[in-house]
Amino acid sequence: MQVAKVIVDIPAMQTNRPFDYAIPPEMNEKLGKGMRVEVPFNTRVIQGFITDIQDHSDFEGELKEIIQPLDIEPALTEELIALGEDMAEKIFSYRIHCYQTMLPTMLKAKYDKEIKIVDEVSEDIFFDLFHGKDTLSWDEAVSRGILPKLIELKKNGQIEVNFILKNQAKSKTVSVYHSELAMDRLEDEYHGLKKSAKQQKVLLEAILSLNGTALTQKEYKEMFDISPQTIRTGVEKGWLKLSEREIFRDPYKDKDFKRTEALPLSAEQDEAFKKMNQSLSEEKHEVFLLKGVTGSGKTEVYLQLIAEVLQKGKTALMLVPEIALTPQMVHHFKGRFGDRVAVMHSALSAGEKYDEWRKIYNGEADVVVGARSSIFSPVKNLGIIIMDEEHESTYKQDENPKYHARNVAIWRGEYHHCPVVLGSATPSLESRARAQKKVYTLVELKGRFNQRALPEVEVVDMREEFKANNRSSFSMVLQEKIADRLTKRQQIVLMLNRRGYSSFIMCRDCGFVLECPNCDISLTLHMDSKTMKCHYCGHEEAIPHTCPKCQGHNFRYYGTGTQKIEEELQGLFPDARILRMDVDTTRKKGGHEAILSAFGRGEADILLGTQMIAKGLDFPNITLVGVINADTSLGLPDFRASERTFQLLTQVSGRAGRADLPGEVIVQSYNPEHYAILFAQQHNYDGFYRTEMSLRHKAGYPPYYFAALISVNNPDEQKAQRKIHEIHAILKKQLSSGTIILGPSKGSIAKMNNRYYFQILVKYKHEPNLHPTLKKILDDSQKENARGLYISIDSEPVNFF
DNA sequence: CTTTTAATAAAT
DNA sequence: TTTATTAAAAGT
Repeated sequence: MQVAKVIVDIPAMQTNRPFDYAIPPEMNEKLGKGMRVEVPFNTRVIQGFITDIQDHSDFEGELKEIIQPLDIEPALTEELIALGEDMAEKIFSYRIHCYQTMLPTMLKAKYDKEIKIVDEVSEDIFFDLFHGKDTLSWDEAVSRGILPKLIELKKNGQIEVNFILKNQAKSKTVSVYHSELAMDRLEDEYHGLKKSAKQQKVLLEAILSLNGTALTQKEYKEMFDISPQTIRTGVEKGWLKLSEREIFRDPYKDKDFKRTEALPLSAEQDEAFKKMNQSLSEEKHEVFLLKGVTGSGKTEVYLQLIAEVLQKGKTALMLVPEIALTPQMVHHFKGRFGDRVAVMHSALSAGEKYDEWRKIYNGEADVVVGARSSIFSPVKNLGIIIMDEEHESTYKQDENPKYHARNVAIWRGEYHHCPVVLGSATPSLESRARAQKKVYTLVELKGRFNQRALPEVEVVDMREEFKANNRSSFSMVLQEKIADRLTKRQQIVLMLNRRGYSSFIMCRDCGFVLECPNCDISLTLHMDSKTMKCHYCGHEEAIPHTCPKCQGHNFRYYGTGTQKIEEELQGLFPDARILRMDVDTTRKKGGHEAILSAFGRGEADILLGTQMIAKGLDFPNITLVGVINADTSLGLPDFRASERTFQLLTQVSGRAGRADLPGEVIVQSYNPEHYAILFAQQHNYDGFYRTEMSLRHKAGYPPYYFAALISVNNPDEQKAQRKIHEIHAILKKQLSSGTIILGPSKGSIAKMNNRYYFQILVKYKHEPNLHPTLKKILDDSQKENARGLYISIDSEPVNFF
C-alpha cells in the first residue's frame, strides 16, 4: 500500500508536521511529491501538500484516504519541498506558510461554506429558502439575510454547514480550429467544390497546408484572410473541429522591446565577469559580492553572465528590489533575452502571476526577473542567482514567514551548485563583512562607465539657513540651482526623505496633536482627499475645524509631506512643471512607470518624490539632484539608521549626470557633520564601512552579533506587558552570560490597531540554546493565541517596527 | 447532582 | 482551524 506524507493547511504548532494518508488504489502511482491534495482532517476537508510517498506508515491508527489530487503535476518541486522544511525551522514559521508563500495566489487554498439539507425540512423552507435544491452557498445565504432563519434548522440537525475547497487556478483558453480529416479526404472535398465557393476553396487550401495545426479565428484571418463565417462553414461541413488552446496572459504583450546586443565590457567589467564565470563553468557554489559604484555597469555584467548560463542550457534567477519601481530593468532583460524572460512582481494581477509562474514551471522561460517572492520560482536546473541592490530591506519579508530572500538565494545556490551574485553600490554591512571574512568573494567595479566622474555633492547646513531667516524648505543654494536648471531646460530630481516623518496638525493655542484612536501615532494630513489618515491602520477622519481640547481655531500644519513641498515649490517657481511621485500618486496600476516615463519624455522639469525615486531612474537630462531633508532617517530608533541614510544618499546622488552633462547634488541637512552624510558626500563607501563597523562593534550589533526580536501584542497593555516579562525571565534563565538581552521595551510604535506592542531584542554570538528556547516559547504561546495574545519571533530583523 | 463554561489535547 | 474531551465552576 502506498502512503503519502502530507503537510495540511492548518498553521499551528501541533499540525506543523507531515500526516500519513493512504493512497486509494485508483490513484496508485499517479500521485507525486509536491502535489496538492484534498484530504479529510479532523472533521473537515482541507488542502495539503504531499511531501513524500512511502510504502508503509508508522502510524498506529487507521489511515484516512486522500480524497483527490488538486493538480495534474506537482505544484512544488522536490527542491522547494526541502527548502520549505529548512526554512520553517530556521525562521520559526510553519511549513504550510512557507509552501503557501512559494506559490502564486491562484494556487493557494480558498475555502467556501455550503449549507446542506441532511434531514427532512418543510416544503416552505425547501422552496423559499433553498429554491428547491438541497444545497445553498454561504455567501448567498448571507446576502439574502436568511442566516437567522437557518439557526433553528441547524439546532434541529436538519441542515449542516460544510467547508468546500475551491481550486481557483484557472488557465485562460482561446477557441482554435483544426482538421482531423486525412489529406486525401480533404483533397476529395476540394475537388468536389462548386465553382462559386471561392472562400471555401481558400479555406481548404489553408487546411491542407496547416496539416492539422490548430489556429484561432484571428490567425486564420491574418494568415489566409479567411473570415469567421467561412470557418463556421468549415465546421458545419466537418472539415474543422473546435478545440481550446491554453494561452498565457502576457503582461508585456503590448510592449515592444528593442533587441539589444551584448556591449563590449571594460577591462574591469571583464575581469569581474571572468571571475564569476569561472565558478559558473566549474558548477561550483560560491557567493560573490559585486560592489560597483552607481553607473559602473553592473547590469551589463549580469546580462552577460546570464547569457553564459543560457548557453549552457541552464536557467537564471534575477532578483530586484521591487520591479514595479524599475521598469527599465525589465527593458534590459526583455531586450536582451526576449520571450525567454518571465517577469514577476506585485503589480501583476493574480492571473498574470499564475501564467508567468506556469511559464517558468513548464520551462518556457529560462530567465526569471522578479521581486522578493520570485526567489521561490519553480525553475529547474539553475545556473545562477543574481540579487541586485542586495542591501535593500524589501528583500526581507516582515510578515510570516519572515524570510530574507538573500538567505533563500544562498540555499538554492548550494542546492544547484551554482554561483550567487549579490550586487550593490552600497552593500549591507552584513554582506561586506562576510566578504571581509572570505565567506563571500568580493568583486569590485571601481570605475564608472565612460570614466564619468561621480557628481559633486554639496551639503547645506539648514541651521544656518534658519539663522539667516530662510524659513522655506529650500535653501538659497538649492533655489538658485533650480532656477539655473530651469532656464537651461535641464531636469531636476528632488527627494524628500520621509522615513518616520509625516505632516501632522497641532493646535497653536494648547498644543493638541490629533492622534489615531487605534494607534499610538499622530494622524497624517492628506490634502488630496482632505482627510487625516493613519498610516498603520488606515483610520481616516475629517480635518478638524475646532480643537477638540480647547475649542480653538488656530491650527498649525507641521511637517513636510510631498504635497506641501510641491505647493511651496510651485510658489517659488510658478512656471516650473512639477511631477509628484509618492504613495498617493502611484497607487494605481502602472503608476510608477507612467510618471517615470512622462518625466523621461521631458513632460516635466522637476520630479519630486519620496525614496522611491532613488531607484530605477536613469535619464540623461537630469543634472541636479536635491535632497530636501537628508537626516530625518537618522533619528529613527534603529541601529541601521546611519547605514540606511548613507545608502539612500549615495543612491540618489547616482541619479545625477549619467550622460554627457555633469551632475550636481545638493544635500540639505540639520546634521551636516554626521559621518553618514559626510561619507556619502565623498562617495566613500569604505570609509563609511570602517566607521560604522567600529560603532557596531562597540555597541554590540550585527554583523558582530546575531539578533532576534521577540515581540508580544495584546489589546490589553497589562497582559502584553506581563507576558513579555515572563519571556524575559525565561530567556535570562536559559541563555548564557555572553548574550545580551535588551528590553523588555515598548514597540517603536507602542500601540497599533488597538493592540499594545512590547519587545525584547536578543543579541548573541554563539547561543545553541536560543533556538530551542524560542521554539518552546512559541509552542507554549499557541494556547494563548485564542485569548488574543500573539507572540512573534523575527530572527535577524531588518525593520525595527 | 446536573448544567454551563473554560481549558486543552488531538487531528493520519 | 475545529472539535471532542476533560476539568472546573455555577446553578438547583
